[in-house]
Amino acid sequence: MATVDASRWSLHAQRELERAGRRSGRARAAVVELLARQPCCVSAGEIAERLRDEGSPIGTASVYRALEALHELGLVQRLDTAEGLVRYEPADPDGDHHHHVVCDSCGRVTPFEDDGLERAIALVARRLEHDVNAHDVVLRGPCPGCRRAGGA
Amino acid sequence: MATVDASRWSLHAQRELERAGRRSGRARAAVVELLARQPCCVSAGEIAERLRDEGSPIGTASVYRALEALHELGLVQRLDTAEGLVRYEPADPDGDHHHHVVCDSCGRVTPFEDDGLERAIALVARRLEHDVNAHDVVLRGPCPGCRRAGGA
DNA sequence: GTTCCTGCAAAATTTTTGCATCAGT
DNA sequence: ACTGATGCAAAAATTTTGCAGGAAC
Repeated sequence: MATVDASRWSLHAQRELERAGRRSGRARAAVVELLARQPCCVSAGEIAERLRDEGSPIGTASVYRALEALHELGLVQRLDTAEGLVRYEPADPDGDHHHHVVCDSCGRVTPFEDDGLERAIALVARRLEHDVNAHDVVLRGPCPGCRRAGGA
Repeated sequence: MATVDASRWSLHAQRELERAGRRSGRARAAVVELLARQPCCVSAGEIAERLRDEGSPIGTASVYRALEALHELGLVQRLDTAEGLVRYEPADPDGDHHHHVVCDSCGRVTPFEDDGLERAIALVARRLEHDVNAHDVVLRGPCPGCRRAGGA
């Protein structure tokens, strides 16, 4: 499955947070709920902005703290798209996950999955001295739209 | 070969910059020369700091501008290691390149290469609508040292 | 001499931290 | 009630921008 089911992830996340001894407050609940609705990755700033627009303004610090807690429990995946900021997205509780293609020109992020790639990464991980418990792959190139427009 | 030959890359970079109609000034020369000596990736801040320590202080802005120029010509690879900052490293003129394992605990970055991985990525690229002209892979996990120390 | 490069400083962004207050258990 | 969560504001860190002076060609 390519996308994480929204309400399912939301529930999963809240259960895990509780299991980790975290109290459920408004700010984190709002962040979880917003993340659950995201098709792909968002930055902390975008989360704060969206919530503000929706009428549930949350302190910037709370957004970061919520993301930190979620990341600590492996509930979100951090993703760097080479813009000097970090993005987050819900992690599938089943361990299923996808990677990203970032457009050079417009910065648009498109998700994709590939079993062959996962297998290759698993092989590399086995070969290295390092334990590997997470991995990110980012492909870069002009998206169809920008390519047609002659962008970069 | 896993590492880029220092003087070779330095010359290559300077030649390409000149070919692109750029004048050779002190600041960019210092950045190129420092990058050439790096075994792996460094951030803009680290570059500025190192040059300051070595007695060739370069304005912060010049470091960023040099890196921008180098990136534009494909002479350095940008790399995000999930700390909210961007790192750079010399790109091998032969197109050879490596990827990175980042330690969860100490942040240490270790380079590696893997042909199987490259092949898998090439296959994915062919399958997608996107053109792909670059890619990054970051694996994460405790390095041997931190693992023994019980880190995370 | 013209044009680009450089450096300083100020600004814009993103992220972190401190602390008083509020809310969950 | 105790303790963690929250919000605000201030600080820190990273990156960008403006502009005057200097250097490369």
